Amino acid sequence: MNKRKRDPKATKRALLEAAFEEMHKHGFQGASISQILARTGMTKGALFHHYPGKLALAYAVLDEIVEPMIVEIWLVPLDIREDPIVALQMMLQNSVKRMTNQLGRNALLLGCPLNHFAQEMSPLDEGMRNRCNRIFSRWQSGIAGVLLDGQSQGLVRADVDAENTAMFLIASIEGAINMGKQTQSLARCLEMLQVCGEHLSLYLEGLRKN
Amino acid sequence: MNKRKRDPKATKRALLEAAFEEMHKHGFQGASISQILARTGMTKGALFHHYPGKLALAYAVLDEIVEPMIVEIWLVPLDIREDPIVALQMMLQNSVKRMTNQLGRNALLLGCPLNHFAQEMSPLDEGMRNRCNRIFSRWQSGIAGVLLDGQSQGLVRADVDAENTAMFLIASIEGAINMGKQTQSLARCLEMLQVCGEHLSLYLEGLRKN
DNA sequence: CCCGTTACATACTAAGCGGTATGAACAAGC
DNA sequence: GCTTGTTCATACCGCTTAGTATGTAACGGG
Repeated sequence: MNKRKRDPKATKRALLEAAFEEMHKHGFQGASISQILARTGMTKGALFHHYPGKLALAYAVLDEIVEPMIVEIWLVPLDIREDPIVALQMMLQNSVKRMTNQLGRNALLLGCPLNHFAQEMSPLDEGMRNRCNRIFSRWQSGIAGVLLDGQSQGLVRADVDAENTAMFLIASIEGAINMGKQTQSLARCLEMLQVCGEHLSLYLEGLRKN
Repeated sequence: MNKRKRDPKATKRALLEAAFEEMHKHGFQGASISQILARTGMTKGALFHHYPGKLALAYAVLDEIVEPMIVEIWLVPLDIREDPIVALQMMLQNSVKRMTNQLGRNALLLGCPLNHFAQEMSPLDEGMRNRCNRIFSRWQSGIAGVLLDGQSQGLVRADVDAENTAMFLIASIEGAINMGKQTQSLARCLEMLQVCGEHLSLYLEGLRKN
């Protein structure tokens, strides 16, 4: 009985996901409406009925796909009662698995979609920039919260600036993903992520009190 | 007597620089030939006389502008006889000044052009990817060389893997620049670079032998 | 001074882009 | 069952794009 000839919500979602994949690969400017449509089998009538334009489509991609994805990969794993520093180290360790779970195995080499949007569009469109900024802030708050918890538990050095440290961590994580993407080789990408993860884990160890 | 009506070398260089600026801001795909030409006052005849196409133009931008720029900003400052770790820390400290010198004050918020090219084009064009890869490798070798020197002088811990550490440093540096770019605010960008620089300096300190 | 080459400018083309207008088929409410 | 609004498909539009063909003016060598 699922043979309804129309399912607008599913249609809209399919368009959104196709737009995400296309923009993840080609960037916002490089992504073409026609390709997005070809990917879904839909036509322009459908797309422009659900979304007023390409920019609005990208906004929806950020709001409804990228942000939940960031949360799932980087914030959910912090939700454990555990030594905060160990939690962050485990977050790093499991990040590759979580990324491939979210993106699919072949899309790992396309890098972080949030970073892609941010890098391409921050200087060009305010709406895009604000959205990326909001997601990064949420991410940073999540990590900073863990560090603050650690400080109140006496497990993290008191002189650590939680927000700044969280920002540095995110910057380094994104940098590592970028370096991996740049190789366009799964093996080398995984190796780079591994190496950077170890370095950051060591860095995190240095935040521990005594 | 400099009023020669034609100066092909200067013309070619002007086109190259305009292409760099346009691509730095809009990316390769987003950069338009017409805009590049408008920036120089030249016309298509000139551009397609000197370069066979947009892609070749981008290759030339990478080879003749981006690579020397990376060398100037990140490798030249390593050429001092100094404690290697101090040299790297000074490299970080002076990087903002060197970047603004190379890019101009307003272009700091456009981020690292190498990273921009790499992120946008690595999955899309092999020639671009190879060039970016080569530049990154050169950068990495430069830093690794300093670390190796430090090890042979007994100033850097022997268990430090020079190449991996250099890679991690570059990833984190690029990540920091990306985070700064994302804000599109000079003040916040400078603050982020400062913060990440301090964190990395501290990390570098941890590489010192005893 | 002349001549061949280099270095451009101008005008044009084909293709792809985002977006729109129109209309038809479906779905839901009465 | 009829009607009304929703959900799409099709055809089209104006614009921009990278790239080309052609023509001309400047330059350099003899």
